Amino acid sequence: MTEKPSNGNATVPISDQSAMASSLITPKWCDRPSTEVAPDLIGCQLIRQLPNGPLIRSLIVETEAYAPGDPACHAYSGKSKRNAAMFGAPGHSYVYLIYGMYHCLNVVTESMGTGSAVLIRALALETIPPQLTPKQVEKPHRIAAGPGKLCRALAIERQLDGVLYHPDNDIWLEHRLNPLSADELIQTTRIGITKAAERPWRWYLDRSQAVSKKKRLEQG
DNA sequence: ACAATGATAGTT
DNA sequence: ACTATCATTGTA
Repeated sequence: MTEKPSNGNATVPISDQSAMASSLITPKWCDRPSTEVAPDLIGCQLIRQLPNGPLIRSLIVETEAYAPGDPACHAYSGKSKRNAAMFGAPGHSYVYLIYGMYHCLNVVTESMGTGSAVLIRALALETIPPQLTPKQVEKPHRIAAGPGKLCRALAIERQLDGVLYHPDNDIWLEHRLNPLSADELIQTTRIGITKAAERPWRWYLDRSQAVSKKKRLEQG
C-alpha cells in the first residue's frame, strides 16, 4: 500500500534522484531543540498516504519553532489533554484544532517530558489531492500555503495527533534530496501570535511560491 | 475590517 | 457556568 523508504545515504548527486533510496527522518534526528529542527526541516519532504486516495509527496517550505519557556508555545502552561503529544517522544505528530475550523500540524522535538515542537506552516505539493473543491485548486501552488490549508489538503485532523512519523502510519518525513543554499533560507519572526512575537523563529524557502507570507525582519 | 466556528483555559 | 482567547482563512 504505502511505498517504503529505506535509510540510504542522503548525499547522493541530484542526477541520481530517481534511482536513489529515500531516507526516513527518525525520532533521534528530532531529539534536538525546535529552533534547530525547524530550519533543518525546510527542504525536507512530508509524505502522506491519503485514506482511500493517492500518496502525496510535498516539500516543506515554511516552519516555526515553539520551545520550552516560550510564552507562545502551547506547552508553556504545562501538560493538558490537548497538548499532551508535545510532551511525548520526538518524531511524533502534534495536531490541534484552531479557530474551530482548521487543524495545525507539528513535529514534536526534544526528548520525552519536554514540551516543544515545530509547526509546519506551508508545503509545496507534488500532486493535487482529489478531495478538494475546484475553488481550492484555482491556484495549485497555494493549496498548502498556510498551516490550516495544508492540513485540509492532506486530510490531517486530530485522529493523527500523537502518531509516529512513519510509513506504517500513512504520514512520514524524509531528508532533503539536495542541500539548500544559505541565501534562500530566510529567517524571520513568527506569524499570528501576540506573546513573544519578536523571537525570530520562523524559516521559509525564499524560492517557493507556497510560502504563506514573505515578510523579512528588516522590512515592514 | 471581520465573520465563521468549536475546543480550551481561566474566571465567577 | 460563563467568557475570552485562539500558532487561521476567506470575503468585504
